[in-house]
Amino acid sequence: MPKQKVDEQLIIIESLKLFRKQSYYHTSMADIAAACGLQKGSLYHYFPSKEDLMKKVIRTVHEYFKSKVFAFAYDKSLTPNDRLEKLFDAAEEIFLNEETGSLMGNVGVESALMVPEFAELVRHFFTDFFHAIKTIYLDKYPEDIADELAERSVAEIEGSLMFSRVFNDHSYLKNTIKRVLNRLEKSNVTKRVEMEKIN
Amino acid sequence: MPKQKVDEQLIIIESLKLFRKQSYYHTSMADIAAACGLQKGSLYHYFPSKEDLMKKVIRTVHEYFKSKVFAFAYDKSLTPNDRLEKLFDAAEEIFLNEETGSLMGNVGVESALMVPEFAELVRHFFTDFFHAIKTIYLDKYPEDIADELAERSVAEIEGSLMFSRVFNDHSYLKNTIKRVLNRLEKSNVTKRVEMEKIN
Amino acid sequence: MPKQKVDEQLIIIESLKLFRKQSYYHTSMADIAAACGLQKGSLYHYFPSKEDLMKKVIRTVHEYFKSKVFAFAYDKSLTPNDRLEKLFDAAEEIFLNEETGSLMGNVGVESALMVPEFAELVRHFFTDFFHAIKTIYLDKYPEDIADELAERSVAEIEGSLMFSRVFNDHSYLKNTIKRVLNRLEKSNVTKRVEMEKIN
Amino acid sequence: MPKQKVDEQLIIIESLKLFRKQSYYHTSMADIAAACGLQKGSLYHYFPSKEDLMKKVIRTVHEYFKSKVFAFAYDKSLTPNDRLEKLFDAAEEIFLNEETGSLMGNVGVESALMVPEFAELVRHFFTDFFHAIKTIYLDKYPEDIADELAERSVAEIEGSLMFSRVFNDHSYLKNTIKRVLNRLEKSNVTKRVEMEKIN
DNA sequence: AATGAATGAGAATTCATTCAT
DNA sequence: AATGAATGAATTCTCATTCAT
Repeated sequence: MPKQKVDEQLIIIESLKLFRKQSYYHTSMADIAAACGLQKGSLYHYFPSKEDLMKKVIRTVHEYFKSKVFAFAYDKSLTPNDRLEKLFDAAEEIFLNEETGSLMGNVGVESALMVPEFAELVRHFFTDFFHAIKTIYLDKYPEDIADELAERSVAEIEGSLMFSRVFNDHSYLKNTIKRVLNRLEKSNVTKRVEMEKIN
Repeated sequence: MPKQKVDEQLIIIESLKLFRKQSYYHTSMADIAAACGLQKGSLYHYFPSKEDLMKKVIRTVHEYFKSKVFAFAYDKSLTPNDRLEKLFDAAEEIFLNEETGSLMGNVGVESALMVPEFAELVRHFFTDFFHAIKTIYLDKYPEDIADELAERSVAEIEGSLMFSRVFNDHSYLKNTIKRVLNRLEKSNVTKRVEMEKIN
Repeated sequence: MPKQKVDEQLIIIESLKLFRKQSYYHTSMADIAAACGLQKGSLYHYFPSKEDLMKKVIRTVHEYFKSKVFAFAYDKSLTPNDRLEKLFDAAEEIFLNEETGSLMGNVGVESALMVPEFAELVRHFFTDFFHAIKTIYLDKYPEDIADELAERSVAEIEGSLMFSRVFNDHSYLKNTIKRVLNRLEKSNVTKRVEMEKIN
Repeated sequence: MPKQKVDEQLIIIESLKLFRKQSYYHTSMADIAAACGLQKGSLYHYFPSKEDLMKKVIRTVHEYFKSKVFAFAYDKSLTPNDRLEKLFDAAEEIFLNEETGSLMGNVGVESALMVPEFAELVRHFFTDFFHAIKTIYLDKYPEDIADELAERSVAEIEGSLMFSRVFNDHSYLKNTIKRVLNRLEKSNVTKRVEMEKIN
């Protein structure tokens, strides 16, 4: 059985799916191996440990968000509205997709509790998420408001994502994203920034 | 070790602390027993299994929130503003308290992934949380808006609570609570419900 | 199956036998458990790890030698000759006994290579061994000669013990012990310490 | 890494170094391969198994001692004293050399415990060692005394070699070798063989 | 010759749970 | 009520070995 059965990327993808569905600690290396059509020992060819595998998974998700989601925030060829819309459309698709799904919100936090190295990576992800959203808001709002709005948007999204999982109902996340988008659009019309300030 | 007499309640409290700090799956029955000054076998005199213990812990937290937090929402002797303020003050204190802390947001979700019975209990909790907040908003808003505002507030709070844990910084949750409270107060002044509608 | 099947001492004895026969690294916890009539998980009731078990085994052997072998060196009621003779008789019996046998010479050194904590314990043992022999020689020789004779005797004994194992022939050790004893006795007769000096 | 071309000899040398430093069982085929700049699969082009490799290592060391150490014992152009001195000088250099060092004393015994074929090879080595030393003593002593002196010298050397490793102090071996050499020299002067007899 | 993917057996260790005392 | 010995299944990880390329 020498023929290459898998590659690193496949293992990462399969791990991601399992971690999302079952949580990090309920996914054994044997589960992952089985999902890849391997014996458990074979995983250690690709990753020196389960922790190391998880770190690569987190980093992969992070990179994926950077290029497929956060990137829209920095695309100056788009209007701020379009940037936010495209960003959230992309995020929604990933979050609600069985395959890719949200790792950071649930599994990330769960495991970050116990493994400081995971926590660090999860923090990086959220910091980048904040930054992307804030960059869009900065087109219309001063620094402090952009900051607050970004923090708030990301918090709302992560909270509603959790509800979508717990209640097994996508509409929590979908409604939240709609709401956040409206918030930006409306500000175009009213021009009444002050009113928005603390809202 | 102050010789506290062991009873079901003590075990539940100690379990809660440990589950919060270490997550459900990283807390062994031996850990819990040690925290209670018992040997692990003795726990089985009080609870038939770890899952059963966890269920009792979740229910206890739920009951606690009902009587100490959600109750304010139904106290007609208070103004809506006061109701929300007292409710969130109480929630904040619990959430940011090392001892009691947030169980549902992290541990609940982690374990709910694998144990359907846990998920059911966590859903009950959030349903009650929603309901309490919505009840307050109903004093000022029509059904659909109250509903949305409640959903949004709880999502924001849970999201920011997650950030507070991941970044180890209480200010995420504190700021969010301040913001949610302001939102209600401001609506008193402006009376411009429409503006708030989708915001 | 609640009844006590074993105790710490039994596990230590069985481990010692197996370590001696198979070496530390070829003796699995499952082997030890089986020798004790236990499941392997049960060993962890008594010892937190295999390394810890090994340390207790080394210490037990050391204590045993202290009380059953080295003690003769300090028994002032005996003549030096008798002290050495009784000491070596006791040592020989232990070394050549299947059950107790020599741990330090072979297993100790093997494992000491990899585990510094084992090396430390093995050094303590040999230091005590030296000291006991030297104490006897001090009755007849000045410090420096006693020192050298002790070092040499212990080295000779350990070396011949290795041969006895490798060649599966007790006579190597037995002859060495006889020779070392003769050395002391002869010195009684000749009184020619100088001659012995470098011999 | 200086691109040394890999051949059987290189693998044997690198294995020897690792077996000495880490013991046979703590040296993996991957370790050896890495030391040779190979992948572990490649080792199997040179040696059918790890055991087979070890056997070749033991034989190589044995051959090396035969030609570089034991050979002096049979060099009739030298005086007995010179023969012994040169022999021990060569042995000391090898024993205390990080690269080559003692294999038989520790690793040999460790593995001989489990693999009878190793034990056989180690016995051959020691038999040759005995024989070389005895041959020198035969120049001055009758058969029985030469035999005993040889056995004793080798035992002393192996024992002190063990101490040198355990205590990480070369002087144990060095002093022993000095002592053994003195023993022969002195006998030249005194001519009092009887005195030496049992000493 | 060399690779490196894959295997499969086995290692140490953890842990919820049971139960005789 | 409490203990603590015992279990047995599961988990992560190691490693000598094989073999198609």
